[in-house]
Amino acid sequence: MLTKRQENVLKLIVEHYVKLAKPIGSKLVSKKLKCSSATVRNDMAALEDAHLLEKTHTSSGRIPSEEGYRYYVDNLMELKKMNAEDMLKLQIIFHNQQLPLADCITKSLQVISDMTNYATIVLGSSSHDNLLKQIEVVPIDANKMIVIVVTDRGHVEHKEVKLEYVSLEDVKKTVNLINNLIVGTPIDEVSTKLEYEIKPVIGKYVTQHEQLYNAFYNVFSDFSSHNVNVVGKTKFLDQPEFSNVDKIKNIFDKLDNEEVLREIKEDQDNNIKVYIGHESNIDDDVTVIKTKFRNGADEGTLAIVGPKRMDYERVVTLLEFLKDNIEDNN
Amino acid sequence: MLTKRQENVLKLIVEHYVKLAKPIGSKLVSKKLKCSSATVRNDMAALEDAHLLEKTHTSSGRIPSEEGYRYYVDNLMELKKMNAEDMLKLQIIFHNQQLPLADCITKSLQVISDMTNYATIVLGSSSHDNLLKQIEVVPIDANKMIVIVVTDRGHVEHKEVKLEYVSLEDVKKTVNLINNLIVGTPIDEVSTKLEYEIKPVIGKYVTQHEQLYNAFYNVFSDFSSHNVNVVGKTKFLDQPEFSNVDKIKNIFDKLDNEEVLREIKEDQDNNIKVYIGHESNIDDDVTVIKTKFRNGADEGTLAIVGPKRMDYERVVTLLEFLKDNIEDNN
DNA sequence: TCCTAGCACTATAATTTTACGAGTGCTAAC
DNA sequence: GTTAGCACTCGTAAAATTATAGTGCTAGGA
Repeated sequence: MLTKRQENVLKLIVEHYVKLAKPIGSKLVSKKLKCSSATVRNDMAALEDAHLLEKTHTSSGRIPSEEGYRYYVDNLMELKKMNAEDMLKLQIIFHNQQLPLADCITKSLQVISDMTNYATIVLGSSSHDNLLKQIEVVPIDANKMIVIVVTDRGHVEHKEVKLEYVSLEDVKKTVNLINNLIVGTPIDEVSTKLEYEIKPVIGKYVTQHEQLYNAFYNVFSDFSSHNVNVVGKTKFLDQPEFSNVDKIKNIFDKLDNEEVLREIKEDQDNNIKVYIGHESNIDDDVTVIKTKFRNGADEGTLAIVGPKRMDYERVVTLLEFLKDNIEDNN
Repeated sequence: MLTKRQENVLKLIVEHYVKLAKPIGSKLVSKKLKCSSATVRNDMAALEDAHLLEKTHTSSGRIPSEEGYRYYVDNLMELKKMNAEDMLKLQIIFHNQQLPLADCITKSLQVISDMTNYATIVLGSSSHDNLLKQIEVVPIDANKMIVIVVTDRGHVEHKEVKLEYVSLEDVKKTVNLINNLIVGTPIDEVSTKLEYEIKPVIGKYVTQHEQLYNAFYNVFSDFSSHNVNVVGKTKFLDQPEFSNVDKIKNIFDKLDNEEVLREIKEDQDNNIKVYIGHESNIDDDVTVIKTKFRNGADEGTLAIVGPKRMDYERVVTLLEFLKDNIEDNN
């Protein structure tokens, strides 16, 4: 169990280290506390025994350990205050009633990335459980057409398709067939439904049925379930802990990797959650702070990704504020 | 005027430097040439006087100067041979008759980026001169709809629009109005045409005309003319000349910057063109190799971006091959 | 006239040496 | 429980040392 003063020492070290990015000595801390550096040193030693602080070498100042950050986030961080400037910048975006929610979110995360110098991520709800709302076909020329697929939640995807010797009429018939028989099916199941419900009957109505069937089958089997938007990856280049090119490369690779992001998305906790260091599955020096949001049918995950040495208070507050704005957006 | 042997010395230095990334000494060159290192040193001195070679310091080996690379590219490079493996990988993509051209291009550039470890760029033809082919509207719920715009060349864009108290019928009327009056107009001019041809008459047919007019006006005025795809930016992190984080940051910023890419796109030369070092407008250590392509209505620009110390022969050959494949694609 | 062997010379890179200082742990006194 | 004092540690930065890869130049040979 930590004493009140020990907690204060830890808090001060975390907060200073976040700003200065170099080990914090007892003298600096003692200036903020009304006690001598020797006293602080004793507390530091105790905190080190508790694995909350670390030394970079025998006679250096202290830096927070992963557990130290965890303790800070879980017990010490204060979330009451919200930077007025930060708040204003976000409110302007949500005040614009014209803007669809998706655009508000994108813009907000762009703004947050610029304000904080951390990267941000929106993970849209995977379209797996979206239902097919409508398909449209726009013929471009004799053997090229665009197939557009819209889901019930407004997810749109389009694909160019090559056809040969297929009449416009046949295309229209096929589209009608699909719009009549398959609309309302979960996107995931459309391919199989095409196979069992369209394939057997399409021959009756359509001459070049095989080609058309294949074309649509491909459109749906390629339907992308990923809906990921990472903003401000280059912000990592500003942080001293990532001056090493190999580290940067690893982080960029991870952020491009659907697998890693899926893990973040699949966490079912709806509240703000903080993954510190190795918990991030990205890099031991990286922290991910994420939350889910839901507004009617729209749902998804927001995340802010930066160095472990992150301004936790500010980021959590920002994310909380953003989540609330999204969920209250009419 | 260079002697034959001097040209060979320059050629060897460029080619070795491309591989080894460190200054090349006379001894290494003399091994490939049947003459002594002293002779090579004399030639090197002459090449340095001609500003084709540089030293990193008084007693170092030589590296090619920007003019040296230029001389190499313009006079020394041999393009006959094409790596069989490279060729195969690309041919597989174009052999797939099913695949639309745009997908072939994207995949090829992905493959080329992985093969060469350089970044690649496709700059689609700007949609400025595309003609409006069709618009479609899919209502999602009472006050949300998706507007889909398709151009004559198959460019598709969609946007979510918020509406309040607008009847489905009014929406349909507006869509018909646009599809009847404006289809065939260059995308650039749609906004003004909306203003002069739709705005005056829409009131006659549609109740909530103001809201609908504004919605469509916004869709078209936001129509993105940019169609840029940069692949493999992180490849820069593998090159020793870019181990400096600031340099990387600058390059990434430039590659995200439409301005810089527009310059590449706006060069009117249809053939392969090489921008070496400062000519690239990206970084003095970067080279851009670009070409335009055209296949029927589809046109655009391909570029490979890497270090100045680039395998010019291979990249130019690859790009030439790719361009031919695209242009011959039925 | 062109080529080459030989040698003195030079800048860098790698290694060692030195000096300094920020910060610690411990002890003893308050 | 707190603090002043002091010896000690380690890392960083600067200075000195060494090794080496490569040059330019000269003089002799084809």
